[in-house]
Amino acid sequence: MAFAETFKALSDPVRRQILELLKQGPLSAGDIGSHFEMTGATISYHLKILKQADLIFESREKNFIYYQLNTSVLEEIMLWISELKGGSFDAEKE
Amino acid sequence: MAFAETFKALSDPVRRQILELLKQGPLSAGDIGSHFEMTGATISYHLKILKQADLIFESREKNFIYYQLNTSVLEEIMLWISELKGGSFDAEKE
DNA sequence: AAGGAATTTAGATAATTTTCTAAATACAAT
DNA sequence: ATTGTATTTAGAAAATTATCTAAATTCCTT
Repeated sequence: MAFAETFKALSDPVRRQILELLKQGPLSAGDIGSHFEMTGATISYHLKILKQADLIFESREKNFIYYQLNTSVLEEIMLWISELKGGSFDAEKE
Repeated sequence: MAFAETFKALSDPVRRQILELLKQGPLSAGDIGSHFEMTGATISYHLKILKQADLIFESREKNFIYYQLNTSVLEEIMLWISELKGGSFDAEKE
């Protein structure tokens, strides 16, 4: 039931932008930070939230921590939305 | 660009539950409120946010205001998520 | 082992969000 | 017109979230 956490994580524009950056491939925390006007500490905070929501995972290499997208949770969100759309009220479109 | 607003609206569990109630069909503000342990004022606040996010719309009838789901915005969210999933990083699943 | 770079953690503050109570609106029915 | 019901708005308090600075951690390199 990390479901609520996922929606919460997606609700912040900075975090969504981080996900979009990660869409291209893994990035270190520093690389991610360089795209924003924020301290590294704040970026780290957002990364933690994304991690807790299972939207990203990290892999350590040398002195760096690389983050990458974890798409599996996105499926669940899609399913929830999809079921909301496909509800069984009588006035169906067609 | 009410996009951010939509994600924000979806981030609250009460609001998601309201949407799920509305999946069955239109309900008055009072009916919705009866499913929660909150004052009507608070429910009204949540309805306003859902309305601003274009996730619901209202229709007045008699002394009541009925709310119903507006699924069209959900498509956009699905699209965003879907594009996030389908990113062009080399390690594709298959 | 000492120094340095990358990142996180802690603690504080500011900003935003959720909730309440009380008052205001809107409409209906007597 | 008065009263009653449904809902919203206003304003304040409580809770949560985003951000910063400073300190701590971790791992690499010499």
